[in-house]
Amino acid sequence: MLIASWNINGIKARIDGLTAWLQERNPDIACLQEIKSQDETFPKKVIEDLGYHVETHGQKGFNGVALLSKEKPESVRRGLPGDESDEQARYIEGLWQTDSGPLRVASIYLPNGNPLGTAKFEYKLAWMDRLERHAEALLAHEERLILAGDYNVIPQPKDVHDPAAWLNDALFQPESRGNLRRLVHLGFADALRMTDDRAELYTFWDYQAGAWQKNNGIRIDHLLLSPEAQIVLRSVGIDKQVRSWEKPSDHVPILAELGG
DNA sequence: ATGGTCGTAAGACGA
Repeated sequence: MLIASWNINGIKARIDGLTAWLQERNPDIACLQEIKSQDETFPKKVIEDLGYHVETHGQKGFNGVALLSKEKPESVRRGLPGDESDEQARYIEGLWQTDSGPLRVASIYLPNGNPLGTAKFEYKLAWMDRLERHAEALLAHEERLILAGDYNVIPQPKDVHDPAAWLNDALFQPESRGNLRRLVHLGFADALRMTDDRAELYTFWDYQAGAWQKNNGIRIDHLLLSPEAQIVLRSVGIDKQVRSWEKPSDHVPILAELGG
């Protein structure tokens, strides 16, 4: 069972790269973020033609998340609970019944939060509080659960090429990192760190100032695994080469192979 | 210290 997450930064600009990657990698479930599309205009058919079910939670112009899966989910939740007034499309969660029992996967696009000192940073922290509360409720099911997505948080200094450049950025604030750590400590594991503790394992390189060429990257896309998922984890990888494809997203896919 | 580049969707805004 191969589970992937990829912030594609606009489905319309990335549809060719996405379909090529789906055919190359053949994930069972792919979580997408920043589709930047409404549900009605998302190019479902070309993805369905590759054998995937498509569930979107979109909005006009910005944000938007999706779940692509070989098997149709039994149920789908759109939106993160805890604030009925929040209209930003940043969360979609599916539940699948497999031969090994239930599998729940969420595609998460956590708020960026810049600039500091504004309502955007407060929204980020409040959104993380809501995610923590919802994650706590999900853990009580004691299922294989993966919270996958663009967390817009750099967990540790070794997850950023140039830490000093990010000291005043919302992605590297103590409050952001502390909230992520509190979420993980409910009982999750950062899948990549179960298998590889090296520095310079990045998932994002800015389009500007030759960041990719200089390997000036950050690790902000994460797969958080419940205990039931941790014990069947086989491998984790970052599809770094995708960043050098034509018209790339500024993020690359991360993947986890689960047994059982 | 500043500006640098993208995507969406048709002018800013978000990142």
